[in-house]
Parts: sequence; C-alpha cells; structure tokens
Amino acid sequence: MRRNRGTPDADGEPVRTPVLADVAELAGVSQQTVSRVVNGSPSVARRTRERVEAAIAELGYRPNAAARALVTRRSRRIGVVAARATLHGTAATLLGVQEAARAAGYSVSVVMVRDILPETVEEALRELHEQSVEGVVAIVPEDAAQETVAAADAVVPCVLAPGLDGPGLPDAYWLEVAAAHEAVRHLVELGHRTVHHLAGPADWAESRARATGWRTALVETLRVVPAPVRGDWTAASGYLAALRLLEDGATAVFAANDHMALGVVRAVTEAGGAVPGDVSVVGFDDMPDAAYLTPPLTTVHKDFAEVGRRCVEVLLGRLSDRLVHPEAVSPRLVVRASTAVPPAVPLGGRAERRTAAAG
Amino acid sequence: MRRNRGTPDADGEPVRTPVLADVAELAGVSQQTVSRVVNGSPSVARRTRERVEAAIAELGYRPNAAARALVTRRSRRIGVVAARATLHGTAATLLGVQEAARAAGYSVSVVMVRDILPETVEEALRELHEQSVEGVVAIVPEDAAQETVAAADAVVPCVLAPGLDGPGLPDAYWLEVAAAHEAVRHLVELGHRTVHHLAGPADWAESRARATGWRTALVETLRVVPAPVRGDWTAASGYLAALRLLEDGATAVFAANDHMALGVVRAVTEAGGAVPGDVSVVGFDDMPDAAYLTPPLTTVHKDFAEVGRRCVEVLLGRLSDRLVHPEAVSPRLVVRASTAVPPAVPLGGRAERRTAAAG
DNA sequence: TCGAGCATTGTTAGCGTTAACAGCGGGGCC
DNA sequence: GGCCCCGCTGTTAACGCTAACAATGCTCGA
Repeated sequence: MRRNRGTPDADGEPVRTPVLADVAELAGVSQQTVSRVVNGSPSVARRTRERVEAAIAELGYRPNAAARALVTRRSRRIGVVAARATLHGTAATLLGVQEAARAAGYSVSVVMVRDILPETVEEALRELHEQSVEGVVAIVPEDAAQETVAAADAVVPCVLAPGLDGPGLPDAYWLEVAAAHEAVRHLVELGHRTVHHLAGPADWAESRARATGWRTALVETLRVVPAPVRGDWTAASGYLAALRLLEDGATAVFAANDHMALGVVRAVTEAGGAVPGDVSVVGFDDMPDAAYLTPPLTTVHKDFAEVGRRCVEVLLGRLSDRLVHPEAVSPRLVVRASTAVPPAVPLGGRAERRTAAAG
Repeated sequence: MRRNRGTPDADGEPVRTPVLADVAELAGVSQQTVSRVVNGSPSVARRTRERVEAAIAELGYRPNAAARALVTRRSRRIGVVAARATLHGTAATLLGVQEAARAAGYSVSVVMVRDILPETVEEALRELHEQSVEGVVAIVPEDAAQETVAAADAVVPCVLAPGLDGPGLPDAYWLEVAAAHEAVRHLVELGHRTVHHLAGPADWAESRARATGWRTALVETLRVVPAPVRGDWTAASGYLAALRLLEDGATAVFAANDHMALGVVRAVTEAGGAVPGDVSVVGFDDMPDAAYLTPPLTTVHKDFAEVGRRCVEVLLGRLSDRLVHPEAVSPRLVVRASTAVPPAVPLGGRAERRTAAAG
C-alpha cells in the first residue's frame, strides 16, 4: 500500500485515521458497499451490513466530510453571518440556528462581523461561499447589509434572520408592530398622557416595526406623538438618550430593547426619580435578566431561538425547492413592575410647560 | 439533467461556479500555474500572474475549500464547542475565537450543546472531527466535560477556553483567584464583618477559583467564613440563593458572576432592603449592562473576547508545533455603586443573633 | 560552444468519497 | 426449461485541487 500519514507507531504499525478502504478491507467487501451502509442504503443484505458495521466500530471510522462534499456537491453545511454577537438577540438567534441545523444534519460555519458595512458583509459572504455552504442565515438587521445579502442570494440562498422584510417570514414584521402596539396601549391605559419612544438605529427593520407600533397606538388613542430619540441598542446609549427624554417630561418610555430600557431606568434613578413611580419603562425582547432587574422589567417577550430555528426551516426548505412558510413567532407583552400609573407631577423640569401645551 | 447551481441563464448557457480549469483555459495556462498564483507562489512570471489574476477576476473564481482540504489534508478550519451560548461569557469568548481564527485565515465551525454531559460533548467533538477541523476550542467549563475534551485531544488538538486548568494558560487560574480576592478585600475594607459568597456550580473551574479567592481573603483578614450558597450562573438562581443569604444576615455578597449578582440585588430590594445601604453586592465578569444596572454594579472586569483570542493563539501554536504561552488575561476590580459601608443594623431577621455569635 | 544551473511552466497521480452502471446469482412466471 | 427481473455487490470514473516531478527555454561561465 501507499504512504501512511500520522505518527508511525513504535512497532511499525502505522497509525492513521481510517478511511473507507480500510473498512472495506476489514469487512471483506467493496468500498461501495461500505458507502452504502454508511448512507443507510436499503439494498444491503443484513449479514453484510452487520459485518460492515462491526468493522466501522472496530476501526472507529468516520466519513470525511470534505471528500463527500466534493463528490456530491452538497456540503451539508450552512453559514451564519452575525453582527453584534454579544447582544442578547443575536446570541439567542445563533443558538436557535445552530440547534435546528444540527438537528437536520447540517453543520454550521460562523462569521462574525464587527462593523456592518456592505463590504464587510460581502467579504463574510464570500468566505462562506468559499466554504461551499449550501445556504446562509444572516443575522444582520441593518438595511445596508440586507441589500448586500439579498444580492448574494443569487449565488447562495440567503435567509435574513430577523426576517421582517424578507420573503421568508413576511408577517413577522406585523407581529412585531402589533407587540409594540400592545406595549404602548398598556402604558396609555395606565393613564399616561403620552408615551415617549427610545428607538433603535433607523436602518434596522426591528426599529421601524417597533416605532410603527408605538406611533399607531398613540395616534389611535389621539395622543401627541413626541419625537423619538435613538439609541444603538446598548444600555449606554439608552442611558444617554433617556436624559433627553426626561428633559422632555416623559412619564412613560417605550424602549426598543431591554438593554436600552435598563439604561433608561438608570437615568431616571440618577435624576432622583423612581421607576415606575415617576417614569414607567417598557422594554423589548425579554432577555433572561429582565425579570430580575430592579424593578423587574415590563417588556415584550421574543423567542429568538425560535426565530433562528425557523430561519433554518425556511432555508432548508429553499434548498429542496420547497417553499416553507412557518408561522412567524409572535412576541407578547409581559407585564412586570416597571410600569404604573403616571405621577401627579412629572419628573422633568421644563417638561410641565411643554406637555401642558401639547395636551 | 445535472442541475447546476446558480441562476440558469436565459440563453441556455449553463451557469456554474467556475473552477480552476476554467481559469486556466481562459488565461491560457495550466491548472498548476493558476494554483500557484492563487497560493502566492513566487515562481510565476509577472506577466503570467497578471493574466491569471485577470481571468480570476473576470470569472469571479474562488477556490473550493473542500477540494483543497482533501488534497492538502489541512482543512484550515477550527471547531468550537460551546455550552450556555447565551451567557455573556460564552458569547463574548466565541466572538474572540471567531475573530482571531478569521484573522489567521481559519474558518470556524460551531457546535452548541444544551446540556454539558460527557456524551453530548463527545458527540459534538465527533461531529467536529468529521468535519476535519484541525483543532478545537472548547468553551465548556464543567469538569466532566473537560475530561472528555482532554481525552479527545489525542485525536484532534483541543484547547479549553476558560483555560484555568489546561496546560495552555496555567496562571489564568491564579489571576482569577487574585481578582476574587481583591473584590472581597474591597468589601472587607469597607468595614463588613464578613462577606458571603454566591458561588457558581461546583464543577466549574471558575467557580472554584473565585471561591478560593473569596475564602483566602476572608481567612487572611481573620473573618468567619460563612457557608457559600450555589447558583447556576443565572439571575434566577442568584435571586433564589440570595434569599438564603439574607436569612443568614449577610451585609456583603460576592457573587460569582454578574447575572447572579443582579438577582441578589433584586432579592435584597424585594426584602425591603437597599443596595448598597443594607447589603453590598459585588459581581464578576463586568458584562456590558453592569455599569447601567440600578445601582451600577461593582464587579470584576474580565475580557472574554481576549480569552477567546488567546485560546486560538495557543491552538494555532500547537498546530505548528510551537508552544505558545500567551500571558493570561488579568481580571480587575471595577468599583461602582453597589458597595458601601455596612449598615448599623443588618437586614436579615435571625441574622443578628448569628453574626453576633460568630464575630 | 556546451552543459550546468536557474526560472518558469506543464504533467501525472492521487486525496476519500459517491454516482452510474455493470455483473451475478436465484426465484417466479409462462 | 428458458427468460426476466430483483436483490445484492462490485467496478470505474469522476469531484476540484495540489504535491511531486518532468520538461522547457534561458543565461552564464569555462
């Protein structure tokens, strides 16, 4: 035989990872028969199968994915492009994608990008393409990135994870709107004159959906619609933004995610106010810590892992020319302790004048 | 009817992803020459190289990683096994691993396991092995899993991410101990009689390191060492555990991570106490939200992304038979607003009696 | 002038696997 | 009894790429 790789053993017996041929030889059959056994082909006699299986077990044989991919032109691998990997939503979605992919027999390649720019996303997609991924789940909610991803779809099927705009999960957007709407209604019904909004970045579909829900709820109940303030999803940005909201005399703030909401709570507290005594705060996402914050955060629960799973479902569907259309996950309001009736006198300074004029 | 992927062209010309042979033909050279250009071999004439590069650009050629892996027996891919993917530490470490691997020209396969059992970890490792990863970074701090990983090291080089026990980052453990020690000293110096500990799971090296640091600081300053209470890293478990700590009359709690610390704050507040007025709380990890919690959490900052990067450094070192030994990352205390001098009268009920007896 | 020696390019043979087809007994059917 | 077909197994030729070696055309020194 030929040259063997691996460390040559002391007693001359060469150690190398076993391949199909080794199993075939040991079992006394052809490689093709071993291949059939490995792939669960029905046309193998029971006795033969058993012999082959024994040989596989004895040698500890595991098929080589690269060789398979090469010949079948199917890598059984999907790629994930993720941005802001430490954000709760991203991490949880990734988890769901990974689980679902694994369950379907696919392996997962991950590329995380630091800045979501068309070029970086494009490069990430290229790298994934080079790995012959069969499809890509992109967790990059910014619009700019989404266009890049959409363009790449011609080369390799891509599913956008938030799925708010994509063709895969079309009503997810409206469910998100509805959930935001519900959150704001909750605040209005508590008696707040109006509800301020701490929005996410303008170029994220989630931001827009949540802002839309907020706005419609306000318009519907004939409230003034204050100018929303923007954050970048982080607690730090939420804190900063809240300072302005407070100046504006807000008594109720609907933040586009929990991290920012928690920053709002901090700002209110620091300004000498109380949540929910002076200001009510609602978040979005319901990250695991939300229930244990002080005060426990009223927020909208969103099952990101499920979102990830459904993305895979859609993607795998497209790979087999089926058009899968899973029901969108429906976020729902979880009322906890960060919301209450508005205070008799609002916290902000100049605020009184302004809201009085508006109301 | 061999179906080519990509969009079928209107004029019947089948569109298929270009391969080396296509480039070679277009450039009028042999495949080998194209291969040399792609791999940056110096022995290609400048004119030839330019022609080949033009052809590559025109066709949009990208080398096929599977074919390469097959023939070179180097996949240029590393695997990551991660558990509890939504925990801050895990997510951030994964990010660091991914970044460093990518920078070194490696791609990353991720397998996330839900329960850390020897079997599930073993299966994850097997799957990774099947993908011919050249090495594995395992973010599975439980001891049981670590043994499994260590055993797999014979088949494929593995680096344990927390690196507290592993051969790769040996002093990381003691730095962790030192950081915990520093945190507890901070509390003691504030005037607390003793410091209670909310530990992580017993079979995590981090838990043990932090508990050790806590204990030594207490012993060193001649304090009673209260029985530590255990959580599972989540805020929920921290909340539950804190209830017992409070019964015990704790005035200072050192929690093994931020999530649990935040649960402690919640429990204290719910019991009618204040942080830090009645109970001081210190966390560990310094997750991004920590500075914006109410109150801002005093905690130990740990750069997980850096941990991930160094794991990759060690792993890639081993792959090239170099023994890399990067300096361990040194966590450091960040004092914020959740710690203060102890109250005149402790919050807990039976507590007074007990601590009085102890002191 | 000739061959050594260099720079550049081409040729051949796989890497480990599966697709496609070929072969080979034996049982059922007419 | 002959034929066909079925169940099972084997053979051959790729998949896209690179390692190893062979071959070419030069330049240069003796």
